[in-house]
Amino acid sequence: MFAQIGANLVTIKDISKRCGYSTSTVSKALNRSLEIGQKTTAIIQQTAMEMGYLPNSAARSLKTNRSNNLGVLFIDEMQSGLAHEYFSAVINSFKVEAERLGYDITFISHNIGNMQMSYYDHCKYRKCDGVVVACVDFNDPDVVELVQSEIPTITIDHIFNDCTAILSDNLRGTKDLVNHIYASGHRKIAYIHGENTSVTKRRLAGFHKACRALNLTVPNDYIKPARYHDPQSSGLATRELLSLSDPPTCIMYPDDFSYIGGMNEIEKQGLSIPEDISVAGYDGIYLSQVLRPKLCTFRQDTDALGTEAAKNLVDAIVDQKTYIAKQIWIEGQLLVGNSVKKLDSE
Amino acid sequence: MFAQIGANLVTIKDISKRCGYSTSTVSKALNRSLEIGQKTTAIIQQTAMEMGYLPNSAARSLKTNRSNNLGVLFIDEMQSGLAHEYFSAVINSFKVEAERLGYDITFISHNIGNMQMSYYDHCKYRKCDGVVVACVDFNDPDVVELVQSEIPTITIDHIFNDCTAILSDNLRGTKDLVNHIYASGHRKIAYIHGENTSVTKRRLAGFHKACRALNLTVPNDYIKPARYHDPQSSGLATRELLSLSDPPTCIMYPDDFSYIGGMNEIEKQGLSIPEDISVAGYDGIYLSQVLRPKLCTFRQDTDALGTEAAKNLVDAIVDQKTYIAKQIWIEGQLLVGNSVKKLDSE
DNA sequence: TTGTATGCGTTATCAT
DNA sequence: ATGATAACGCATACAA
Repeated sequence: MFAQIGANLVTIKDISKRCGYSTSTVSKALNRSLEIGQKTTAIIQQTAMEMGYLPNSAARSLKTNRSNNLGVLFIDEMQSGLAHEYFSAVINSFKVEAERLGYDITFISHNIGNMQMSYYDHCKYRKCDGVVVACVDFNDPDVVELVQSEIPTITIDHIFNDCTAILSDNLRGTKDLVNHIYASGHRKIAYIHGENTSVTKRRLAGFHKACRALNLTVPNDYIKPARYHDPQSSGLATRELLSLSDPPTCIMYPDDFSYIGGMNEIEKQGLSIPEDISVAGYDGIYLSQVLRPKLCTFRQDTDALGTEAAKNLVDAIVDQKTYIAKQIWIEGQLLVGNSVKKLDSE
Repeated sequence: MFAQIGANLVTIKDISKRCGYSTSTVSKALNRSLEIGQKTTAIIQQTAMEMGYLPNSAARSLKTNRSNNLGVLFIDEMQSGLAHEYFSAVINSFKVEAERLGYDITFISHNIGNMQMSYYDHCKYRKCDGVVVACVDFNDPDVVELVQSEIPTITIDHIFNDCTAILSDNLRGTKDLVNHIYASGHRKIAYIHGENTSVTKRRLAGFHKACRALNLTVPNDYIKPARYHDPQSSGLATRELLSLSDPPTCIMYPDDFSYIGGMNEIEKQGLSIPEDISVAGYDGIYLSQVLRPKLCTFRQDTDALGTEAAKNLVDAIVDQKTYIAKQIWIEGQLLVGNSVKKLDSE
């Protein structure tokens, strides 16, 4: 036995020579084709093992037009990239499941080599068998092009036509939060929301539905725009809310991370949470549960989101012809925390 | 102009037919070879553009043995994966720089397709031009095999022979922390450290050196083992430290994240930070700066770590023959915070 | 059941 | 300056 030195030198041809079968027989045996006799297959497999054979993915991909490679498109507006805890958790479980199913993952971007290319072109260039799209501006024409292409695609937290979507149950989550806050005695609830995306729409809808069901009228002033994952804009919105003549007793934030901006603003004004003002976040990231007071939030099941995304993407790839796009809703969970004060009902 | 439908159909052959030059001329022109006349090159480039030509990376890789693909090996013991804020920040800036330089990144793992393979084999299978290794058990034989292979490799936070390492200045960081804590009047400083890695060794060395320089004797009881990024084990160590007959006045933690375990334990005992006990972390992740009190910690420059790693890896790939392994130290920065109480000097 | 022959798209060698 | 041809490693249609 000699250690392999240098690049992967052992090819099917080498195996063929060594054990006296033709390259096609070897190839078939290696792929466990039933055409080949059991004994022959065993011999060939054994030899391959001994010689340290490794298939050449480029050659295979060239021939079969498949790469066992999944693209991940993941570019948030705030450029937080993988530092975005919620999405990196999703991507991570996606990665784990994808690997379990036998796929590599490659990040899709705009520039590769010396050339600029669209996301779609990048996927074609890398022969990605499928792509998962998360955390992007879904209005970006480049994203639309990719999603509408023939490449199997799965989106996370956004619905496109004819494209399977893995969705966190935002309607339900927001409702649960409002109901909990209401049950704690609050009647003046403000909502700071993120950019105008389908997620935001659903959350806003959930907010308003819940309020209506509770017979709460929400002043327009109580709805403030900000950005996801951006403490600064949420801090600004918080300041505006606090300076209202009739300020809310509880503020809901776009997400846990952006809540930090609100927290800082509230501290700066010498107010304390939750004594003077109650707050709630969204996502249930680790951070939210180690802050003091513990944040009231809605935990999204990032594990399930990523895993389902991988499973369904692979399904879509394998059953390319018969696969039908679905929408898969992933349940979350209210985390009560201590950031919403119990008010005496009036 | 027709929109391309289906997979990437335009090949060099097609361009060749369309503009009347041979495939080899087209190939050369596309690669900006100087053999080809300027005018011809222009025509071919133009035609390629019009036809929406996209090179086939598999074919190219098969022929050239290069992939423009960088492997990322990144598997921490706690299985936090990308949820590990410090490392995912490093990987993220690595990704950004790699893409800028024209490389894709692919995660390396153990299973791909239906086969189990070593990290090294996975890299060969994917023809990775180089690999960055971070956040793994560097004693794992599989990791060693990879690092010692002919594939250009860069490690983060660990030194191997003949392998460029990008290193956070752990010696300096720990020293700075100790000096700051000492300057705040503390004389009883405990250190909870992570697994026995080269990083830990350097940090421990920094700790002891600083103490010696300050004429502090450190009881053996004050040094406790725990694990990185694992709040639980640090919580346990904290409990032990607090129950000592002569407990420390300040506890240093393996990292900011694991400090959370300590924080919970301290709270559980009804003590308050920093009034009753001072604490310090390591890493300077976002979390550390939004906790109250703000954590005293040492910020590692994740941006620089990732960027340098990518730059150097590409250097190593391009100058494969002449490249010499180096060690690159990245400076960090003390973040004072409010978690170390100012003691009256005695 | 096994072997022969061909081609995937590209680059590289060698002619012209 | 340009073109003909072979070869990278593999999978497959077809022949035996």
